[in-house]
Amino acid sequence: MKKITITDVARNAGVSKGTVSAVINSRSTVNAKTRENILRVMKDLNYQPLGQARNLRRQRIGKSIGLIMRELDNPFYAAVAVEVKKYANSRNYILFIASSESDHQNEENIAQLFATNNVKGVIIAPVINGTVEIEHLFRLKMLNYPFVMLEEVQGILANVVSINNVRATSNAVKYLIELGHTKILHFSGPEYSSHSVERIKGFRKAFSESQLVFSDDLVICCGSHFHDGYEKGKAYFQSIDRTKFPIAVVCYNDVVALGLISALHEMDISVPENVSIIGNDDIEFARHWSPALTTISTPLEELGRRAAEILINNIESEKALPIENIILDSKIIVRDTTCAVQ
Amino acid sequence: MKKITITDVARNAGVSKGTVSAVINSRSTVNAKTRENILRVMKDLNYQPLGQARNLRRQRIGKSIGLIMRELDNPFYAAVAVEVKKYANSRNYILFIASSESDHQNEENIAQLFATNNVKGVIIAPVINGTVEIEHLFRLKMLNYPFVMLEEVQGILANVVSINNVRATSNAVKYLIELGHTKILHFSGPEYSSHSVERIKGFRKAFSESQLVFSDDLVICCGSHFHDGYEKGKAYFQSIDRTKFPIAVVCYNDVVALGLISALHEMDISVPENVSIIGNDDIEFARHWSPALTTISTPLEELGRRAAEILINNIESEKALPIENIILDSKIIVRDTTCAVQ
DNA sequence: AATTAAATTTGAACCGTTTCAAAAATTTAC
DNA sequence: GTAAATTTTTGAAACGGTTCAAATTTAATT
Repeated sequence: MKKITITDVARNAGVSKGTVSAVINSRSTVNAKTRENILRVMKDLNYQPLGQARNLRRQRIGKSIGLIMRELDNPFYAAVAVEVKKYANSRNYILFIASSESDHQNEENIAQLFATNNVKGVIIAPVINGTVEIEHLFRLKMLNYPFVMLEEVQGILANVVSINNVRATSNAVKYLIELGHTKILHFSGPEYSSHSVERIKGFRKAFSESQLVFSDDLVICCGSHFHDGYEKGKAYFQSIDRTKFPIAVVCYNDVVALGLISALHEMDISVPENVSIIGNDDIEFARHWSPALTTISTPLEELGRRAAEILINNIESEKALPIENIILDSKIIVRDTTCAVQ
Repeated sequence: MKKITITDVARNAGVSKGTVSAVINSRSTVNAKTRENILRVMKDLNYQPLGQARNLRRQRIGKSIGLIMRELDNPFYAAVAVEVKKYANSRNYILFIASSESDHQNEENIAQLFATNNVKGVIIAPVINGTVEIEHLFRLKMLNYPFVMLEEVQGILANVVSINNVRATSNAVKYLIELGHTKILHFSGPEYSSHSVERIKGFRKAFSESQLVFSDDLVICCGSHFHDGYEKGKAYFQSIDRTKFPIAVVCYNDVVALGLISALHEMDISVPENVSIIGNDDIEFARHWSPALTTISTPLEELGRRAAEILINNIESEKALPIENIILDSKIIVRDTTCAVQ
């Protein structure tokens, strides 16, 4: 079935395209009877004006930017999104958010859709599982389409605003070592996230820079959700000999840490006396939890704001701007889930 | 400064538009030297192909729908968004999310931007503060643009999928009455949300249908965030005479309820012995909190799924479909923050 | 009824790109 | 050196609307 166009409506209503256009745009110059008739025909044919064509001629186009997240229900990205939106709005841009669900093809499709639909630029939390697919990023570059990435991607030179995960996690481990811990674990995140990969790297780095010995079984592949922390926590601490306490766990993120705390609570393992826990992200619930979570606080506001700022500057600049590569530092927020070994 | 078009590039590179187009579309038929030259000119002029025009001609347009939320950081809507996305993806649509930040003008701009940029339809959590602005919804209707609202709006006949907030809240109060409570409060949400308005209505309804007497000071205007619950909780319970216990509080949502619990915890007021609390939404943290939160569980999955389903059915239908008005029912999930009065 | 003013409607040009048959340029084969 | 085959490039015609000066119709005035 062919798409109904304004020409079809005009023909069916026995008027010219111009008149139909006037009705669509609610212009008052059109006779009431004619308008009614045209509206009826529009309804009959189930006609829908094509936005593309309208805008092409009108050149009156709203300002908007896009944000491609990896997952919708990740509090970390939700917080970044809020900041991006805030900044975008302050410069009169509307923000559209989409999620790639950690899938390359989706990421590409979404970027494509943004680029071809009048969204002026995009902030991407790139998907990085195993084989990195970056052709579409190259294509964006070729089309001169403004974009900023929230993580560095090997092989593509583009604007990046990201977090120094390696240093942050490494510092967390060192902090635990200072507290006297010798048995330190890492509940790691999904392997396709470079955040996760970097945090593991930081974890190992701290070992190699201290007298502790690293071994692979110290990294427990966990995930990013509450139930991941809960279940892996249950599984691990059920199997462990309690004489091994105290143990310290650096978690992939706060949600996992809270899941772990819940599991330990149910097993009557006390936090932090038996098990010290450090989260990551400092989500709002972290400080409200009982016990309040020691965690790594990331300058999310700055992350979102800088990314949006660079993007919009690029969009509005007449000429190409130099490429930026900004890496922000995190800091440890000590609360009640870590304590010194006596 | 006028916008650079493909014609400018062609002229500067001394070739025809067709050739430039071929380069833009990575067609292999163009000579390497010519391509290089054109790419250089494109870069020099900082040329950006206009997506609108490309799509108009190609007619190759991706399938996408939009979701306009009221706030980005509301777990309730986040959950709905996840479901909408899931369903949309299952039918090969990409979902774009935007937030009106509870502002009419934003809502209108966003809807407009969606409609004129190739997004096939939109799900709207309508902003309803005081004077309801619905002209733009009428305009969408006139343009025959498919949309579904997540709350009913007086005065506009359109697809609605929503929650029966009145009944849900009323049932919550009745449940507390059955437990023997006589002092029942409501920490209400933001006044511009019809969810909030409906919940207040349901709260009053329960009183009028029982022997309890309603009075305005039983409704404490609170908000929708953790700190709202925390602060209003502190303020209220600091001023209250402890002989008034037990008191029961029906909260606008779970986050508020958790904030309230935290405040009470700090004041050494025990939950549920002194204060019974009921939340709303059943977010993931509700069941993991300590004590686990009694709450009203809303069929969010169904809400999101049905809304997306109706929208996409409308988009893909050749002819106009009958208008749907679906109201879903919630149920009370009893956990550890409510108990009977002895 | 004729004239003028006001309200409507028309239709060709245009928005920035893609498309593709045909023309032009280049290479290969003889 | 020419003809044939191949590679590149061209340019006019879409795509589905909007625009607006000019033409037409309708209403008001004399």
